[in-house]
This record gives sequence, C-alpha cells and structure tokens, in this order.
Amino acid sequence: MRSHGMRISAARRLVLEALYAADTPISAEQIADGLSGRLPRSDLASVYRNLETLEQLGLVRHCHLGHGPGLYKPTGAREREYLVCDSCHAVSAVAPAEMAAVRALIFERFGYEASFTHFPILGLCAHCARAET
Amino acid sequence: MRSHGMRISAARRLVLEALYAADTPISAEQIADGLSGRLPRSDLASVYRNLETLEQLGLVRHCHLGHGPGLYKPTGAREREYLVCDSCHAVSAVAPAEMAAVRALIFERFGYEASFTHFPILGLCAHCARAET
DNA sequence: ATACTTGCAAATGATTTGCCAGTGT
DNA sequence: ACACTGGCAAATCATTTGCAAGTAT
Repeated sequence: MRSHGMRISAARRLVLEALYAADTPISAEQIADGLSGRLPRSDLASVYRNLETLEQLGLVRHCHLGHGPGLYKPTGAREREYLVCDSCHAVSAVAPAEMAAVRALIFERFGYEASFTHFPILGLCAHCARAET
Repeated sequence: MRSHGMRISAARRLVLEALYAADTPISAEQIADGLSGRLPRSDLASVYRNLETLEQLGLVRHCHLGHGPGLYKPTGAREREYLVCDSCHAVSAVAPAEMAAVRALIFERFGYEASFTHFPILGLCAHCARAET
C-alpha cells in the first residue's frame, strides 16, 4: 500500500480491517458504521474515496449482487464467483475453479474471457424452480 | 394491456412506442426525452411509474448492462441475452438459443436456471483480450 | 361519476465533489 | 514544510413518493 505512494491513516486502515473482518462483500455504509459497532465508525464520503483508491490499486473490488448498493471485498486468494437466485435472492459464492468449465464454454462460443465476480449469474435456484410451477 | 384493467393514456402509449422504436434497451430518461425529439417528451416520474406497471404486467423488462441507469425493453420474441466487455464496454446481444449450451452447463453444475437478460455476462472481448497482453 | 393517471415538486438512496483544517512522512 | 487526507456540507444521479388537478371508461 505504501509502495504505491499511499499514506497510512486510521480511516484507511479501518476500511481494510472491515473488509477483511467480513466474510461476504459489504457496503460502504456498513464500513462507515464500523460493522454495526464492531469497529469505530468513520465518514461515509471518506470510505467511498478510500474504496475507490484501493480499488484502483487492485487491493479491493466491488460487485453488484442485486438492486442494493455496491458491495466491496478485498482481492486475493479468497476470490469468488457468484450465483444469485431471482426469486429468493440467495447468494451462492463458488471458487473460480468450480466455474472453469462454464468460462471455458463461453470462451469457445463467444470469445469472451468471462467472470462472475462483478455481476453474478442470475437465475432460479433449484429450490425456487421446484416451487414455481 | 386493457385486459389487465389498465387504462390507455397518451403517456402510456408513448412509453411503449419508444420501447418498440428503439432497437436496444433504453433508459427512462431517453423515453421521457422522446428519444431525442423523435417522439413527444413526457414526465420522467410518470415514465418510471408506467415502466413499473408495464413490467409487473410482463410487457416490459429492464436490465443493467453497466454502471449507468437501468435500461428497459419490451418483452416478447426479440428477447436477447447480453455479453459486455469489461474494457471497451461493447455490448453483444445474442438470441437465447445461442446461449442454450451455456445455460445447460450451469444447470448441470449448479442447479440454476440461469439467464443473462438482466445482468450480462461480463468479460474481456476477444479484441480487448488481445490488446491487454 | 369515479377511480385511475398525470405532472410537478419534494423526498429518498447511493455516490461524488468542494473545501478547509488536520496529519503522515 | 508539504502534499496527501479526513470530515462535514452540499451537489449530483437515479428513482420513488405525495398530492392536487385531469381524464379514460
């Protein structure tokens, strides 16, 4: 982080601590709220500014799993691809390896190097598909 | 439309005309602007209200192809699934049949009945992948 | 006649920007 | 010292809601 000419401040550290403390992607507001009291709160505008900076450095990414606010997560080993149910809105996070065959097929058919880390695959989950009929 | 107990008004007709006149999904604002003068303009709030009503009746759908506003399109025969390039933001619209194998593989692996009509498949298109190196 | 609709204004939610005081290096 | 940051307020963008006046049936 310092290696990018970036300074280390309390607010900055808190953003990263919140992201690493959470086990799912979280919103800027959750970070500013200190994860409901588990960490000190900080200013929402600064959180957004820091998230943007950290994202440009490649330390953070965000995704959109539905119609709510953007959700942020740290980059690195824990990378996940998402499936979200249209009906019950349940989120399934899978390791990229599990998605390899799907990505390969998309590449073969369309020439796209796809990833489902930003936008999820939307669809009916098995449970809701059964319930629909 | 009338069959759902819905009244036919000028504003309502304009929303549908705009959607059918466009050959790609368009934003509520483009509709309210009368497609840059090609149709009469109308009130943005009413456009949103009508889009919501029409969507509940299943006559209209919306999608999110990137970070801009939601984009609306009429339902029916012209249904398309989308791929969007992360780098150049080009949008490819493909007929559902072309995506059948991908959807089948996702179903087999994850039990999801996926569709890429609301959120697109994001990835690097062939051209940008080559350029990135 | 009556309930559904519109248009305008104001509210809301998410995110960004301006500015000046504070602080890391 | 100096440029980089934080906090607070205000601006912006997309969308929703309240309400009085207008209109389809």
